[in-house]
Amino acid sequence: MAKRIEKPTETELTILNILWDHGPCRVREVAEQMTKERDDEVGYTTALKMLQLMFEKGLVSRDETERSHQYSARHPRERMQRDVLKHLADKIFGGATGELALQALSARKASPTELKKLRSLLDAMETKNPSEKP
Amino acid sequence: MAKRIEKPTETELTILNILWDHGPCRVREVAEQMTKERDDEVGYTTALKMLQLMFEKGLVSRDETERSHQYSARHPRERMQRDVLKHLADKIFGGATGELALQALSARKASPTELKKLRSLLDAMETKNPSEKP
DNA sequence: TTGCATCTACGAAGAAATTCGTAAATAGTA
DNA sequence: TACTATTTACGAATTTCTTCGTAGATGCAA
Repeated sequence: MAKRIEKPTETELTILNILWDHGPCRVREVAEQMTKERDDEVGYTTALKMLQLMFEKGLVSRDETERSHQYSARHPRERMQRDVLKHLADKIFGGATGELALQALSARKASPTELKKLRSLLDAMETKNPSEKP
Repeated sequence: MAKRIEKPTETELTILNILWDHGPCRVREVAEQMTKERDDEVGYTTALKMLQLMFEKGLVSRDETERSHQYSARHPRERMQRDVLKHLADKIFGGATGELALQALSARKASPTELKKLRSLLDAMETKNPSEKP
């Protein structure tokens, strides 16, 4: 069974996003991006410390061949998204991801492309596991 | 515009769930439920303090007509769910709730009933806002 | 080689969230 | 009335998360 991923905190998620968007980053880049995303300066050593902790938690990996290490997200974005969603589903949807999806769509208008993809996914699921006779 | 709801912490969400599931509760009931949900005893005053803080934050309301106050969730479950989902969408889905819904469905199998409801919702959305010509 | 810029490591301060102990109030009951 | 149960209020201890300062290492340029 896949090992459980340490659940990221809010700030950790922010950093993971930066790594997913930009690919492997050095501390400086992460600190700059964090500063850009808030209205507020994030110190170099702050970013460093976060990345070191995340490394120990297994949330990121790092390449130490160069003096300034390069950090990368350890898991692909989609996997983390699903883990977080599962956690949230258990937390306030009684585990029901379908209900969660429903509320997500009600919460904010999705793009036509996304709606189309959703429909395809529903079709695929229904083919595989028909819920009832027509 | 609707006032922004204070974003609940994890423990606060746990408590809100109890209130949504059971309706108005006294401190004792909340403490008991919390204890049941973890493997670990939650002290009476701990539950009390949490509820008092949540009351100040506006997350719960309370009825003080009896000596032992009754606490209720201030907002309906669905509204809170949507708020949390919007926050999560912004945090790790670039704001795309459609993408979020998609991942939710991939994360864990949804029930046939939920799938049906989702399909209806998609139909309704498409009727209202046709994405492209057939 | 010396000096400067930049890096990592690390401890600890600061802030936020959670847990709990104690005091004072109140209701019920012997 | 006096005793006991239970409750609220509240301060403070504890834990977790975030931020930062400082020390020491390393590479580069004059």
